[in-house]
Amino acid sequence: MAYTERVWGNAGSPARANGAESEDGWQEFARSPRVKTQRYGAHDAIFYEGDPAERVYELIEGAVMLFKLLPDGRRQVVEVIGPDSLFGVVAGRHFDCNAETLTPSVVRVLDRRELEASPEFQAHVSRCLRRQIERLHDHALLLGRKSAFERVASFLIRFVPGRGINGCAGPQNEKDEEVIELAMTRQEIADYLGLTIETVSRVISDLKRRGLITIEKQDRIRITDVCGICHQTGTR
Amino acid sequence: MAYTERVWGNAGSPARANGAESEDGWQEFARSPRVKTQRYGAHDAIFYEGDPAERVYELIEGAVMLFKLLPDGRRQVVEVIGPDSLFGVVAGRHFDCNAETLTPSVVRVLDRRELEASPEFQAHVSRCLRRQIERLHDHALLLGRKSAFERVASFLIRFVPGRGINGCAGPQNEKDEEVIELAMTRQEIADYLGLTIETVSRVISDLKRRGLITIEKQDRIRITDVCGICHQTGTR
DNA sequence: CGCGCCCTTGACCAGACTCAATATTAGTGG
DNA sequence: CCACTAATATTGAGTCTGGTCAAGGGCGCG
Repeated sequence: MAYTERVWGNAGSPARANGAESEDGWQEFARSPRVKTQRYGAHDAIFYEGDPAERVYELIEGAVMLFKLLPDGRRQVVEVIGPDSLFGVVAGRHFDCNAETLTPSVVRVLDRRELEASPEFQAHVSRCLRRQIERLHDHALLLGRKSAFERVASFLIRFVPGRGINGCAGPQNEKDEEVIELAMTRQEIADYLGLTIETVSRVISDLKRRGLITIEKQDRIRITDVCGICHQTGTR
Repeated sequence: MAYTERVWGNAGSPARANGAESEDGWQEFARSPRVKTQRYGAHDAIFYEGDPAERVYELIEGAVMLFKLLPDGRRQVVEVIGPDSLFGVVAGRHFDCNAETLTPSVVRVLDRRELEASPEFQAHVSRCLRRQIERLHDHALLLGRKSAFERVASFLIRFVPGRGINGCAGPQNEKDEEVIELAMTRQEIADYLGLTIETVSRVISDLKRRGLITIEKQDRIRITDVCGICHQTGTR
């Protein structure tokens, strides 16, 4: 299970280096006896769209995807959640999407009412939601305006910590390489990027042909030229 | 300016009928002397991507769009904001997108630090953000999986209060009609729906040809068959 | 009345989808 | 360890939706 450790670790986010907003209260709350920890296998459903939203979830370890379905079966993965993120926090009384694990995961399950009644923890929730919104904005840009190549390149670069983001440091070593674990099938990637499985496959093959990546396993990819991939994202 | 009144009023959201979470504290805060009200004309910039995010904005009246740009000029409108919504609430130190008015607007400008230091108002922020996330999820589904027709139909139905949503009441009168004010140019609609201006125009013309809508003015549309449009959204 | 901006329409093109065949991988049991 | 199977991924050929480029129309405003 160790292979999921760094995956979806929200490489690009400013994360919790924000000293101004203390996390102490949250940590204390999270350890209270009312909070239980749940383990899931890979590809387990956590909740469904329309279920009463009485709980709030925090991912401790692993990866979870949120997706929506159209009546004819089309699926859109709206978010992929990494560790230390909340999910299932909705405005209304029912979940607006489905949640399913990608990898075996550890999830903290919190009572929604209890959480909402605790003003001191709203800060934590708020910070999580704001990060989430920024990621959703990026994703809207990807879905609305990027080509298939740009979508896949943007997807790959997400897995490389500190690269492909605003203050990208550039290559750190001689070799600008990185091995990444997608932890998603081609179908899941396609549904996340708003493409078909065939298009995803073709783009990946093409990147391979052009020497930018090599496939070590179906979902383990060695990016042999991180900068090269980055220049395919459309963002720079 | 009255014509913007109901537009983008977030017809489909559960809104603030939630008695459990009091709005009193928020209202009080909003009236404090530190909070100023700003007026903008149509198509005025409010802030730019990358600007230091020292303020938080609440739209009182009008309509605002948030958009991102790619270096080559491609634009994606990531959100359209209606009255009683917050915007410019980010996790990091800089805005992640641009904000521009669509119509003449009244905006409440709040100091970010002050807001974050007030636990009693985090509840308000949190509620706004959660609604925002649900709308972004819907939009990801639209951008990732819907056809041009479905996108435009989904866009149009947003303007009809109580219709096209989960608990849709169906037609209330004999005539299933509604006149809506888009308050957006074709280009803005295209950038919102991830299409080109020409495609938007063609779809609208086609809906007109099929007798589902009539154009009263470029951005005033009479939907002559709301149910008919609704069945084009892909959602049912 | 005329100018400029936005919108519409048409013809053509291309990127991504569909359908179908084949290849590869992961998993199972001998 | 290998053979077999089922699931997943790749590749190819052909189609189609939506994009591009270009021309024309309509509306608002000076």
